[in-house]
Amino acid sequence: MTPLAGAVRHRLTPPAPTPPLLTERSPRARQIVDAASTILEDEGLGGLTMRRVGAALGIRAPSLYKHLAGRPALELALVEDGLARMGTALHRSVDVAPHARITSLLDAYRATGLGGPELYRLATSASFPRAGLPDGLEAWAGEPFFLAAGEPYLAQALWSFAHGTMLLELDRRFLDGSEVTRTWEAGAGAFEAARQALAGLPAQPHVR
Amino acid sequence: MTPLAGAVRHRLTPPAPTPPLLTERSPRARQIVDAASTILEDEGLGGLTMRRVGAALGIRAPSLYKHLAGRPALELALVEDGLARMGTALHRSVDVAPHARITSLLDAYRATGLGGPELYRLATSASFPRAGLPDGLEAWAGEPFFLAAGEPYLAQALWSFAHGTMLLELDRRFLDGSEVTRTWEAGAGAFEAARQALAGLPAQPHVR
DNA sequence: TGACGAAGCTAATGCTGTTAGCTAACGTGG
DNA sequence: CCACGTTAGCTAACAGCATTAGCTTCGTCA
Repeated sequence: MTPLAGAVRHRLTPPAPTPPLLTERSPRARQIVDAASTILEDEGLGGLTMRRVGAALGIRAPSLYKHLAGRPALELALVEDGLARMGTALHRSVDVAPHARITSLLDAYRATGLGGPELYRLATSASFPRAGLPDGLEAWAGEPFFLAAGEPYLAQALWSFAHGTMLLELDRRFLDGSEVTRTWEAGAGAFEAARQALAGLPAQPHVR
Repeated sequence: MTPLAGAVRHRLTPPAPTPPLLTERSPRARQIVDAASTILEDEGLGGLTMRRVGAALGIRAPSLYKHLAGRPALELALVEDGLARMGTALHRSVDVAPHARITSLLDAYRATGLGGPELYRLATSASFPRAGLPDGLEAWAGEPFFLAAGEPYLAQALWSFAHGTMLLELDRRFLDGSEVTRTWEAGAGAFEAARQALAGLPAQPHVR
C-alpha cells in the first residue's frame, strides 16, 4: 500500500526493473488520458475539466463516460502513468556505485518532477483517491529509496526530503535569489553522510 | 516573499518573537473564519463550502460576502491564522541549546501540523493564493529553520524534510507497520550531524 | 422623523461532474 | 440480405458550487 512497504518486505530480493501490472485501456481511453495529460500540464489542474478534455478530442463531455468511469478514474489513470514513469527512472538511477546512489536518485526524482509539475502535484495531493491505484505500483516506485539509503527509516526520511524539496521547488517557495540545486545538494550531503555512518556499523540493526 | 528570505536578510538580527502585522477583521468576520476552521478540520477541504459555512452560523451563503471578499479570502484568513500559530510555536522551539535546536524545531513543526492536518494541507497546497498573505508572514514563520540549521541551504533542506515528512505522515503514506517517529528521528540525526560538520569549519562560507 | 448604513434575504448566472435516454453506424449470424 | 446487438456519439437535464444583483429590514443618530 505505502511506497516503502514492498521495499522492506523484499529487502533481499532485487527490485523488478519494470512496473507491475498496469491497468489495461482501450485505444480510445488511451487517447483520452493522453489528451488529459497535455491539458493538465498546459493549463493546470483547474483547467482540467471533462468538457475541456472532450473538446480536445472533438466530442462532448458525457461521451467520455463510454470509455472512462469519470473524473476520479481519469485522474487515477494520469497518476498511474506518472508513477510508472517515475518508478522506471528511479530504478534506473540507483544502478550506480553505492556512494553515488543517493545523489543519482535525487537527480532522477527531481528531473521527473520538473518534467511534469502538475502531474507531480496531482499525484501527491491529499484529495487524490490513492486507494484506486494498481496494487504494488506505489511500493514498486518507492523501492529505490530503500536501495539508496540502505536502512528503512533513513530511506523514508530521504523520500520525505525529496518530496518536500520537489513541492517547494515547484511552488517556487524557496528564497528568491537562492540556487535550488544547492538545497538539493545540502540534503543529499546530509543523507549520504548518515548512510555511510550507518553502513559503518553493520552490527547495529536499529537507528535508535 | 518566500519563508526563508527574511531569515537570510536579517541573519545577524534576533528574530521577532511575535508575528508581524496580521490582517484586521470585524467580529463577525472572526466568527466566520472560526466556523470555517472547525468545518475544515471536521469535514475536510471538500466539506468547506460557502453554503456550509453560512449554515454553521445560521445565515445563507451570499450573506458571507458582506464580511469577507469570497472563498479565496476565507482560505487566506484560515492560513494566516495557521501561519501565525506555526510561527509562534517554531520561534519558541528554537530557544534551546544549539545542539538540541533541530530536534526541538522538528517536534514543534510536527505537533503543529498534527494539530490541524487539513489546515496544514490547505496552507501548503499549490492552488492556494499565497500572494495574498500579509507581507513578511511566511518569511517570519520560516526563520527558525535558519536559526536551527545555521546555514541557509541546509536550512532550506531541513525545511524541505519537515514539509515532506509532515505531508507523508498526514496522508498515511509511510510504511504500514513503521513508527513514524523513527522517520523524523532519522532525518533529525542526519541534519544535526550535517550542522555540526558545517559548524566545525567556520572559515568555509559555502557548502560546495 | 428621516436618513443611512449594516446585514440579512431571494433569485439568478455560469460553471462543474454526472445520469438518462436517444440515435446513427458497424459488424456478425441466420 | 436483413436483423440484431454493440459501440460511441449526441442532447437535455440535475444538483451543487461560487458569486452577483437587487431588495428588505433593522438599528442608530442627527
